[in-house]
Amino acid sequence: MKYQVERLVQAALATLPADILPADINPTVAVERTRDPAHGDYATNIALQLAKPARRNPRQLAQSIVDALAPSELIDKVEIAGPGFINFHLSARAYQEELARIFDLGATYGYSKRSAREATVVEFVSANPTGPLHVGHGRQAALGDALAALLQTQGHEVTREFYYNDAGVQIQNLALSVQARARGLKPGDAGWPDAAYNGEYIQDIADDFLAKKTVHAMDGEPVKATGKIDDLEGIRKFAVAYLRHEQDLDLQKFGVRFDVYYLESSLYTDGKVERTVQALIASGKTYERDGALWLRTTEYGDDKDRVMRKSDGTYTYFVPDVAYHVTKWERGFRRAINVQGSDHHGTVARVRAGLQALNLGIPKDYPAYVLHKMVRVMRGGEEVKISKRAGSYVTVRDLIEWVGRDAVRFFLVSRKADSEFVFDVDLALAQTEENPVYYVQYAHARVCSVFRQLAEKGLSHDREIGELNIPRLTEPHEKALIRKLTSYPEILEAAADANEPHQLAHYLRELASEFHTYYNAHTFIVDDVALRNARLNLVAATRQVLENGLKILGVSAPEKM
RNA sequence: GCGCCCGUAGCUCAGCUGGAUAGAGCAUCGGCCUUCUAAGCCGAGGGUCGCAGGUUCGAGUCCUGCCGGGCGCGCCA
Repeated sequence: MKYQVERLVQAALATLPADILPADINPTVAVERTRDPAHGDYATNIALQLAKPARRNPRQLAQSIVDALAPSELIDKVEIAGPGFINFHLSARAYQEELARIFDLGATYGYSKRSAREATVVEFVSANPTGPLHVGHGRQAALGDALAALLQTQGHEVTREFYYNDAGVQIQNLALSVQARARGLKPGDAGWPDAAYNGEYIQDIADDFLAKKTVHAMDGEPVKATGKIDDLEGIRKFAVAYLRHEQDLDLQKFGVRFDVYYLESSLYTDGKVERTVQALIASGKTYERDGALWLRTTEYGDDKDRVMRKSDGTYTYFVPDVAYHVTKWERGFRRAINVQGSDHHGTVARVRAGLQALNLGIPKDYPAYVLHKMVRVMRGGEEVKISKRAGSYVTVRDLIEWVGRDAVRFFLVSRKADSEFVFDVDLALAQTEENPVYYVQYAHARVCSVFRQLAEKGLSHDREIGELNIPRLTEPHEKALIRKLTSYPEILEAAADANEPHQLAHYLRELASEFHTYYNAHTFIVDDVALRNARLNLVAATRQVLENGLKILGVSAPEKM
């Protein structure tokens, strides 16, 4: 609907004579939803923006635009308001057609084909396989999965990818930690490694290793423990597989699935790291100093040049990171989005610089980043920093066990990524009725209940397009609900364009609010058949949009609560 | 010290790429269940949008400088 209005205005502008609007002014028309229903459904500030370059009074210019508008059966009334806004009031027919689309498209209502179909990789979680997932990973999982789903609604081909840092020092520390536990040592004991992981889960891994158990990660081969304490390499393989499996279980409970698990170690075994180094040397952007190999990342906006190969001959983490992002480009992903904690923002400039130095035609802003801030967990008025299982942090599994998957996902995705987030367990747990997710789910369950009641009374409603009877819906509550309902596609597009899933969560709360208000103000199952059909169609459409939106956020839409 | 991000009601947060009178939930106070689920609805109070300048028809939104908070500044990952 929005774009139909925009096209009308654009067409009107094109017909204006040059003495009113000089031909060299080529504006893009932006039509927006109005905040106040008194201002109609859509408004444009185009006259205000053109007033200066056209050297005309904005209200007069607005009048000229309005006079030039082609008649449309989608629009009832056009008004000029305030300093020069042009307000559009949509016709009942326009709404009738939009609601019909909801029934026609069902689960795909809100999908768009406007943007170019693009192969997109969304990388998120990407936890090291050295421990259980913490709440920050939970925020990434909720954000990344919802963002991927949003992009899919806009027609993009999306791959959800998990990058495992399964090579390097931290994995060695993991193996040493498990080995120490297998020898009966505990944190603080003499001989306990300095850089060891201290969580209780290390003991679990050691026990299973000694018991010669077999574990396997989602996409990996089964790994059988040798049970030999001196077999550090065997311990390493077993521990990584064990923890990957643990993380798989957490993500499964969270309702998040990945298409690709990319292992950092494979970049070494495939020779991609070595090839990247050679390509960077060939680019002429490297130099040797103090026995190390450096890359001139400062030429691409980084703070300082970065070491690629240390004087001991090994590579820094930076190198496989660049090699990894090269594979994203080579695998055909013309868009890449990384969802990470804001503590990674220091790596943004250097990864992009590394890609630029390779001169592969990769855009300067590739990959894009969605960086999120810390999640603090409050319970009983105090910050929770410790969990038994992980030791020094609260895990995703803790949160799910405390308040349930739906609440965790909705909570974590309902805030802007770059704001710090305080997760109040008591709010989500003890006062479940005050939790926004239940408010939205309740609206869905209520609609389902209405239709159960209808069936019990032996009645049905007619969903045929000609029978939607939307013009019968003249109450302010009904108009408000219709307005909100039909703005859903615009919300999806805006949320996807901005990489901001929280816009959808916010919208669903508003939609539920409009529905609850309507529910309390009017009875739907009335004797007047035409009116009853109209109202039932409206709430059935509401249910469909609630279900669609919740699905994108990974939250269930219950029929009963 | 340098860089990035944040600062909106007592608390947690929105504010739709600069628009019309700054919003919602929680908390507080007052109403609404013989009628489709009260996990709901209606109403009230509560604001120097961190501070000070600037840009313009118009600033919570953009620019500059301060103040406060987070994160990052390694031949760690």
